[in-house]
Amino acid sequence: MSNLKVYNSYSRQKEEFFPLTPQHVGMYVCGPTVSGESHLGHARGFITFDVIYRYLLYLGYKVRYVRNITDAGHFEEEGRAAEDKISKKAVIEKMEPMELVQKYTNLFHWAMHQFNNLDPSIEPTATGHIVEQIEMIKQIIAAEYAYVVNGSVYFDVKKYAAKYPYGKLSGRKLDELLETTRDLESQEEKRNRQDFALWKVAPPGHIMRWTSPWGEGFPGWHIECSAMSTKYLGTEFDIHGGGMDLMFPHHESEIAQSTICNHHVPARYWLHNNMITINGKKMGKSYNNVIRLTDMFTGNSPLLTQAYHPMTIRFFILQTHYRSTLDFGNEALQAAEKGLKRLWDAYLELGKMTSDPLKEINPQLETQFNSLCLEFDDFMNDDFNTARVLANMFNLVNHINSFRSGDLEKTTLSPETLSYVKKQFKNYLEDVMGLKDENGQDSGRLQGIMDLLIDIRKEARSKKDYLTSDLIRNQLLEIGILLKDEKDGRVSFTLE
RNA sequence: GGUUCCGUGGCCGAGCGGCUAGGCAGAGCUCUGCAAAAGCUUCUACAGCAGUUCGAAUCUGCUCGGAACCUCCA
Repeated sequence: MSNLKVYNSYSRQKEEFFPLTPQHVGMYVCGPTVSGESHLGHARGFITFDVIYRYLLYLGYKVRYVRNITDAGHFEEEGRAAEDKISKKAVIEKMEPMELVQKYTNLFHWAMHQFNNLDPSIEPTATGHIVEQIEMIKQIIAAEYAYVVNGSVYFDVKKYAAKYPYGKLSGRKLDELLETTRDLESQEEKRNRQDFALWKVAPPGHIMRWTSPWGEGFPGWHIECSAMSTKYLGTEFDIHGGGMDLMFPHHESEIAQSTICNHHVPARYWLHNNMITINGKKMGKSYNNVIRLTDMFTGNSPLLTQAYHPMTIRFFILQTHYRSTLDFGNEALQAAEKGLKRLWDAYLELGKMTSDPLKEINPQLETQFNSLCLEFDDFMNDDFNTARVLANMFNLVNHINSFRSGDLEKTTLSPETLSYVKKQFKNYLEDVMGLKDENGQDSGRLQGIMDLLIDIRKEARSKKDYLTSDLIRNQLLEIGILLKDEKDGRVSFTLE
């Protein structure tokens, strides 16, 4: 079996993955800002890193997965109407800031569970780590890479860049930044326009504020992630994840802060997921094209022609490589919905398959099943290529169905192959990709009722009383239960 | 303007030097009381131009088109 290779944004190439401590992985992923509802784009990142987390677990690593909650409110940095996003909205909604934060945190957790994302090992909040952030800022000041102006603290990027490779992650050069950084308000406080805030003085009336050595204020945009990742994963850890749009300036700044405090680039592997686009444009507030997760699940959006199940969305996302953009469209989502259903039905069928000693084993199929399933490992090891794993699974769907009612009826798989295939499907479909039955577990009661109805209908059919049999089937369809007369005489049903 | 990336069949997307990707949709057939499901067969591709190569969707150059970042952003 091949070894895991990941694309490292920092080196811009695929690298073999070696954790700092054998058998252990430390992973930090930038979490949500809980000043509003998450949208489809956010979901992609969290699902991506959930699969990465799951795969690392599958490989046998003990993983500490840290994903923060940004509840302190980032500020329209660089002086742009210096208002705290969270406290501003709190006034509008007439809520306490922490009440608002709680509401959206709960909603976020709910959505993550809908997607079957595993909970991170630690989910630290920014407000809970003000002390650590202040400590870190002190260190940076002591090292003389930050300066205090009127109660605010700024990181001296120019000085940093003279000694360290600032811009390496995002592929930027300081000179270019100097020329292209926009002219924004209250630049005059800073020595150089590309300096970023570590601490901002709180204007009067600003609700979220904390005392600090520099006066009352609030932390800057990037320091929370540096402080919390250091606290829970150490000065150097394995994986840092987030969306590509966070590379600059967020991750670049994290690197600068940690380099000064801890003398390391904080993470060895930087992984970035690409964006979800809609009509080719990134989904985001500024484009006014977001589809909130709650809307996805209910279909309540002019951009949606129907509601989509969380598993459909998850599957839709996993059909693409995480570093490619994914274009949203109803047609594409509907395709995912149908595809997943077919895949899942075949998976259930696979679970029922047994190796029949009376039937002939087809050596060609044996090879095919084995090699296609073996490739799951290689594909995932190749920078988490879930799209190819799914493609291989679909290649087997036809065969699995053929064993039931097609021209493979008279053949069988060897017990070894069958159990291997079942194991691989279970491992990858459920454990690694985190897909689960949309319908949940059918209750025994439903099964009982269905058995009864199916029996009545069978009786009617045997008497050629198609009026009754069709009535049952049609009425069931009305309430979303689809009956299927299988070739072998069985009758199965699926919930729409 | 700077930096980076992308352009694959009706739609979404893998692939990144030689091999059918895959899903959905379309067409035909099989099965079936009729459906549905399923199976089989089948139709549409690699933006354009020029080069490198025995061989290119995959490498190089140019042209056209699109995007991301440089502002808060998954």
